Amino acid sequence: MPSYQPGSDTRNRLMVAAAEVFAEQGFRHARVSDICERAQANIAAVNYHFGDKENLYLAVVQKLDEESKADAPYMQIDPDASAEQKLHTFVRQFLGVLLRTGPSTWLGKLMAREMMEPTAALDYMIEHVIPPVEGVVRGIVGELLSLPPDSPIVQLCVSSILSQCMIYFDTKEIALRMRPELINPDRSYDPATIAFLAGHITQFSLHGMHAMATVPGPESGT
Amino acid sequence: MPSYQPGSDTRNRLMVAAAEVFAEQGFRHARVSDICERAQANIAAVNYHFGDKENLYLAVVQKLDEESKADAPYMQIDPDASAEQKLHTFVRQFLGVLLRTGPSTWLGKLMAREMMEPTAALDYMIEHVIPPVEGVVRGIVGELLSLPPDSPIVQLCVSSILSQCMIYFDTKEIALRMRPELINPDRSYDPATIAFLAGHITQFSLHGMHAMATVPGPESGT
Amino acid sequence: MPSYQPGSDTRNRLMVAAAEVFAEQGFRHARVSDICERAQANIAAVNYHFGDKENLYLAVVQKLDEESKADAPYMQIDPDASAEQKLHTFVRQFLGVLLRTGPSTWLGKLMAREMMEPTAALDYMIEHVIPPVEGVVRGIVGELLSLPPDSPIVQLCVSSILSQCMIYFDTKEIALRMRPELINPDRSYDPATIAFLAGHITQFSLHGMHAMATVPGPESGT
Amino acid sequence: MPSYQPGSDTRNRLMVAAAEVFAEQGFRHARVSDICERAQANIAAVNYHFGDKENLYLAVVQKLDEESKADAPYMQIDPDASAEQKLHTFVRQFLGVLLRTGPSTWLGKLMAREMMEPTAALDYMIEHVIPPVEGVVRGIVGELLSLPPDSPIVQLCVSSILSQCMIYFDTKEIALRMRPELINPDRSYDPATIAFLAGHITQFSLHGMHAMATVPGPESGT
DNA sequence: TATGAATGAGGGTTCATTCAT
DNA sequence: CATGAATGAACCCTCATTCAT
Repeated sequence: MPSYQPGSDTRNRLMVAAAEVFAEQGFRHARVSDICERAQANIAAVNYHFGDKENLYLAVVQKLDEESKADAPYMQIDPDASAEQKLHTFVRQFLGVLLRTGPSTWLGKLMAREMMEPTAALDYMIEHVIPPVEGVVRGIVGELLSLPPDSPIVQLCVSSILSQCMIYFDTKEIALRMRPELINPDRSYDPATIAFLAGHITQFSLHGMHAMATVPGPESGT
Repeated sequence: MPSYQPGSDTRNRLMVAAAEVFAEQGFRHARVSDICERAQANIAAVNYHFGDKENLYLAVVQKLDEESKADAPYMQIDPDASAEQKLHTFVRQFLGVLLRTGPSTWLGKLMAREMMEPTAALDYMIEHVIPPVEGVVRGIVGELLSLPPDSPIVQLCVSSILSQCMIYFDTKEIALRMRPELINPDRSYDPATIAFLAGHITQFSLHGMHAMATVPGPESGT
Repeated sequence: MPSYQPGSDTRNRLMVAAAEVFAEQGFRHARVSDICERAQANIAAVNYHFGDKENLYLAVVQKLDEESKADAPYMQIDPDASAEQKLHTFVRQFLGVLLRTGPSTWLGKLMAREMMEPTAALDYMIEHVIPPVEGVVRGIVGELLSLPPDSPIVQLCVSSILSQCMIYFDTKEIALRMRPELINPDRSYDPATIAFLAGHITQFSLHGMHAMATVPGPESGT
Repeated sequence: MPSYQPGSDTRNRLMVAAAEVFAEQGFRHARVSDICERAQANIAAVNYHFGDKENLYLAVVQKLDEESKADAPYMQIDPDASAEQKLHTFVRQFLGVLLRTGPSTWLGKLMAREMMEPTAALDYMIEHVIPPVEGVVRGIVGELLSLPPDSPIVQLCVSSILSQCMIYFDTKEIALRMRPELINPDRSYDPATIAFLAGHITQFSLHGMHAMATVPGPESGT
């Protein structure tokens, strides 16, 4: 059980292949043999480099997280822009990452799966993946509402904003069947569509938040 | 191969048990042996009554859908209420179904899984499960915006509204870890919490939709 | 995981084959595939009938123990004989069981292995296999020494007697190489040899025990 | 393939570690990786220095035997003592080696395992390990019985004596469960217990052998 | 109508050994 | 003289399915 060996080419190929297969199939469905085949490695390579399947999975999640932090565009927002502009930029960039294909979406897929059938990796994500993203949005929303970022109202708005983005990620399989013209052959959304959706979500949310600053709460129906 | 025998007791017990297990584990993880045990049936009963595992799954989805249509509270909304009240009622009822436990949530869980790893059942859901729900919301939104229910703008707002509800369903495992006090031991959300969330989502969405009626769209961003 | 099904022929063949293979190879070395082959059963039969390998092993130990109790000749000793005769009979019968081949020796082999690498079965043996045998010898020794069967001195003598029998079982592989003429082609000891050894052990032990009744203990050298 | 390198430090560490692991686990259960880890050597070191696992094992047995001959206390018995004293000394020392822990008992453990599942090493032991020990006892017994050391009667008595010592080695796992108070945390027997057992075995055997000098043989039982 | 028994394909993991450096 | 990397055979176990009754 060798310690971290960045120099091993097989080890890296294994992680890349594993990220792909785990993202496609989830942890349990993913077959070690598949991963090894794609990595052109021996079936025992996973055990040699990572101990077991779960350890490989954890390593992949961690690596994906680190890579994501290195170049996630939604994390780099011009601090001099207006809060409205910041929100628009964030939504557009975040949607872009979610609705494209390739490595940048793998972590998202893994997270979606962790929510349905959690593994040890969910704890890592709760600690390392979610807070930074939420933090950015909380900052923007706080600025818009003139509220501290950890205010409960801010939290509600953050959920509302993120959910509107994530829904298009979650329903991609449905969109593929109901609105195939919106989605490219490589399963990514068209940039124009992304821009359009980002516009809507931003507008909807800006006005939605405006409510928070003014009204108390609804009086109900049945 | 027996003909369809709705009267068979074993067959019914099998479907009830299967609904539960499929909802908990998803199609692939669910074990036929588990289902048969819970149904107090023989291990061969599934193949005898349904041909194979997938067929049982399809039958379960269909049955759940029919039951859901019979008593889904969010489908029965007072036509005389104001559009605002209708929306609030829908959100509260829909959230209630999503965030409680028990049979009423099984179909939701199955849908969530179908989005991640579609099976033949997804086509059924796209055709039979989604349209009625969307139709209700589209009607409300159309009324609010004075737009036809099939307008693209209405569709965007419907997605925004539903997504804000579903996020709390999708992130239940995370909430369980980050805000355990909000969730009961049986994994259901507290009614008061549900009411609170419904209030926020309604307000946020009402104001969000207000934007649609007025402004064109944003320019800008990084 | 069916409950005990004495009617299953495969189940019985599995246990017979397993007893043989476990006795030959020990628990860990024994291969499930070997057992299934000898039993002319499918590789999955063990899992179906016994859950897993260890459970099969435990079932085998228990069955062997029950069979042994049903017909172990050293357990049936004429109560009217003199204590000396009883001892001689026991030693001869016990040696006979140990030094022959076939099913009657399998339990012994399993015990020998449990002593070297204990599994869960050792606890069963300590509770069910050893006490009856020791009890018989303790009775005889107690009678000879006019001491209660649970006296420490009796225990020491019991160990001395049993050890002298067991050594020929333990060193069979060595005898096979050093004194092959004493051992039949089927790896069993010759009856005449067994009788001869029994005579020695009985005499040696009778006089050895005589010491216990008289002398205190040795003083001695370096 | 390197020539014999007694000076290699790795080679020596490998042998020490291997002795320990082989004694604990037996030849087949012992893992090369374990040995290498304990020796702080590379996983390929065994094959490099010894060709393969079995060769390492053979080397270990040989080395252990040589060391044992250098300092086994039961081999060094005062020739001027009485035969009775010699026996007592031998039994006490032999028991001491068997029932303690540490390197001095490793060869014994290896032998015990060889009896159950012989490897090539058993032949070595039959030739080099057993004869010296038996020789010592044969000498003492011969002296006691005024018989030549190679007399069959002497051989029988030697077996009786050695077996009484070895039983406590063989049944250590059982004693650990039934009489844990007799055994130290490091799995060795308490010196007082060893002395006590040695006293019994000596007395029992001295009187047992006395029988040989007098009586013919038993007339039987059932 | 239903079941106990049995099966075979395939899953992850282990481990002694080999190879290139 | 030694090692990190890699390998392949083999092992136990799982599980949907099938078969005979």
